[in-house]
Amino acid sequence: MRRMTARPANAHQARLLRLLRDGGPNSRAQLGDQVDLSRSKLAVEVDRLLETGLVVADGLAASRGGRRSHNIRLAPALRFLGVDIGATSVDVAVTNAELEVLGHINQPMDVREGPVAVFEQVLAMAGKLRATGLAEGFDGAGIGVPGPVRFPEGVPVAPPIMPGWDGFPVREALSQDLGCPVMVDNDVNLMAMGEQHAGVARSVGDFLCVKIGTGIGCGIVVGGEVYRGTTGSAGDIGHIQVEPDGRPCACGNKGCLEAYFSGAALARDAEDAAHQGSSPELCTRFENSGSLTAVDVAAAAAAGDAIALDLIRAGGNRTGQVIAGLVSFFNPGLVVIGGGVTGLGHTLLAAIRTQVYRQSLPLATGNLPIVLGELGPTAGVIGGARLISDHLFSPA
Amino acid sequence: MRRMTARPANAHQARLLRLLRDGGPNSRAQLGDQVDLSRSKLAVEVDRLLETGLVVADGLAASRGGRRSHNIRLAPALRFLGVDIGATSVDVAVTNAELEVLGHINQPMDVREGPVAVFEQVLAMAGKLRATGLAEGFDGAGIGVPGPVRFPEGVPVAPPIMPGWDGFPVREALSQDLGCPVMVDNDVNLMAMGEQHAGVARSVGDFLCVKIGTGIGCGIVVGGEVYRGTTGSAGDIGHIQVEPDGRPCACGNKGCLEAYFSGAALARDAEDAAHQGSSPELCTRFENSGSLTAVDVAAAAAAGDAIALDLIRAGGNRTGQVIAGLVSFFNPGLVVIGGGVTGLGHTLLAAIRTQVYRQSLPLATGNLPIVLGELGPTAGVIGGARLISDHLFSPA
DNA sequence: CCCCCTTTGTCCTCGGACTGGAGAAAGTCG
DNA sequence: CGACTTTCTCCAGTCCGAGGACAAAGGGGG
Repeated sequence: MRRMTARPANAHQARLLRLLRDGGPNSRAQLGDQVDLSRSKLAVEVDRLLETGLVVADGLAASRGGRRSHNIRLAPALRFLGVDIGATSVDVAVTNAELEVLGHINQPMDVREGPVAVFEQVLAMAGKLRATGLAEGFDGAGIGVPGPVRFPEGVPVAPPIMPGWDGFPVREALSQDLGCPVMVDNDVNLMAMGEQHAGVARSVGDFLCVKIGTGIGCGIVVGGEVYRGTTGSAGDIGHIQVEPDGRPCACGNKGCLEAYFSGAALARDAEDAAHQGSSPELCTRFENSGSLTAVDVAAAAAAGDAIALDLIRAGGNRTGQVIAGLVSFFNPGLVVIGGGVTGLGHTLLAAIRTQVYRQSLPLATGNLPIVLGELGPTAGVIGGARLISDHLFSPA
Repeated sequence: MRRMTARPANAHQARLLRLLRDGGPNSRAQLGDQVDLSRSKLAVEVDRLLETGLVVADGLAASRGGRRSHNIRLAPALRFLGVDIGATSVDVAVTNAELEVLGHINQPMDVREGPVAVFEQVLAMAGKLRATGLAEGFDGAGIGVPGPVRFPEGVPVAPPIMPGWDGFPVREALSQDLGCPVMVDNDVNLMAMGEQHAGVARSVGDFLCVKIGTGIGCGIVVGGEVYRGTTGSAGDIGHIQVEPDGRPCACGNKGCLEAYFSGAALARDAEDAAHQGSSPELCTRFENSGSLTAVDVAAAAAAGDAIALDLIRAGGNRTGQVIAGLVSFFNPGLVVIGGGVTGLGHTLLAAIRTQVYRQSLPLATGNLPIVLGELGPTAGVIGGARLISDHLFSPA
């Protein structure tokens, strides 16, 4: 099947496409209410979009008291691919043009195997999704990688946990392999975009999205747009120092937040606790599997294990300390907590909240919700679809 | 004299006005090179601007090889007022439409005397500037106050060091008294805008501007625009915690940056040192005047006093620690240090640099200049003029 | 000093785009 | 079944901007 090549010819068409993406099928009249164009102009632009095949007619809308309007929707055959590459697993999902997830696969995978191996697997996963009949091809793909990205080129730069990825032309390579436009971004930014599109951050202009997984990162949204910084490393809060002369960190410094709280640090602390025998719950789990991960800690905490709860609380305090500083600095309208450790749930959230509300100034915290992400593992892939759709639904 | 009431009628005119403001007098042809409008369209818009009186013809431009072009400039009678209200003094300056400072007055003043008393003095100072013949009236004024501001309304909110100012309708009151449009912002944001317009931050899109004075604040510029946060308190970094359970701070918390380094904290530390007799330099200064300020510390340091230097270094380290975190988070293209303590100069700068370059990740610091502000006390007033001119030079 | 080239400014016409009204089509409701 | 509403299409009038033609102004070489 030939895929979409058309792009909106002007800002009006782009606007209409985004309205249809975010609001679903809509009647011409309703569109008219939202865009402040004359009826004639609107009709012309809609007709042109219909010609390009980007949108299609979709029956009659419900009456608003008079003649019924014809519905318009984005072409139902449009498919976006969202790819979220984590440190230890990969998520791939297909969405329609309204960014609804039609199919979603997760597979374990070590990012350190390098870009070639990872993309082989990603392509296989995409092929599997296509084979289910969900898609005949892809009109665009958005990829998230766990490290800084030079956004315009779509190339990872100096990613600490991804040796072998530095400078790899992700965008170009995947664009070739998939045969469609591709955009690449940091995985945390994708999560932020996902929560903004379909999660808790709808209708918030300025917010932070803290992702606690193998590492810790923070998506920054300013005026509805992701802020990436001068070199694409904005939001890299995992290596903010929380303890002068503290624990050595993989980055070479001491006392970084990540050295105290992250998937890896938590696992190590848990194993230490297991060795010392202070936590029976963790002990048995360790003996069963020979190692421990954040998931074990979450399970132990859920079972009421005091040591596990303490570990989570301590990490939450440290994270909260950093977030408190960021809140004072950035004065966001919302803070979203997400990532692999959301399993730690409300114990973690409570610790973070306590710390932030105590340390930041009342003016900044007065009306500041701090909440868990709503979308879990789909945030990243939805964000990927959103990223590429934003790109495609903008004037060429 | 009737003052300017005209405003640009559309985005093109606004664009032209800003080009003339930032680039000075310009020929029609040069303007044409910058704006991507057809000659006819450009001529029409320029003619309209001439009609409104916002710009005037200004003789002939140098030849570029053919017929000489007519120069265009902003009306030379336009005057903006920049007001920078600090905790202990007020700066007032007049600028022309190109934001060049024509006259500048500084007077000591305690902001705690309240808005009415302060504005009485500001009006007197403005009157004095007018009396010198520099201005026959003002076409707009930009005011900076040392605390958070609800920007759209121009009203201070919950300013910790300005009791009595909370909710005072600064914008409205001053607009009445001066008879011209007024915009109000945080003093740190004004400093950032000043350095952006005429100082070290020209041509940098994303930067931070740290002002160390009575308090510590940070102006945040994203994509050339000042970011103010959800409630206008963005950049309030003085109360970020640098020492768990540390010194009590005026804000009620413990271990805030401001409790360790700021005009007030530095003065107190210096007096302590004088009492203990460890610093002869500070001792004699204390005996002379009965108290010490940051200026004394700067002088003592300049004279080579070891204790004074240590105080500055310690403060710089603490500040650098905070800035390092912000750099990791925000990934700016430039960090500007300014405010009253710039007298502490390179000792301070060196301490901050050391800390930032050591603690932040290479990708963020690799190409990151950390410099002192170029404009000193004029940064704020130029920023004020810039603020109001941005407002007036935008479509009505 | 003259002629030719370049640059700038003005005028004018043509084409395209947009507005808004008229009226037809399609429904709702009493 | 008729009056009213809403939607959609068509059309003419209008406005705006692009870009060519040409005049004005200056530079520089011969």
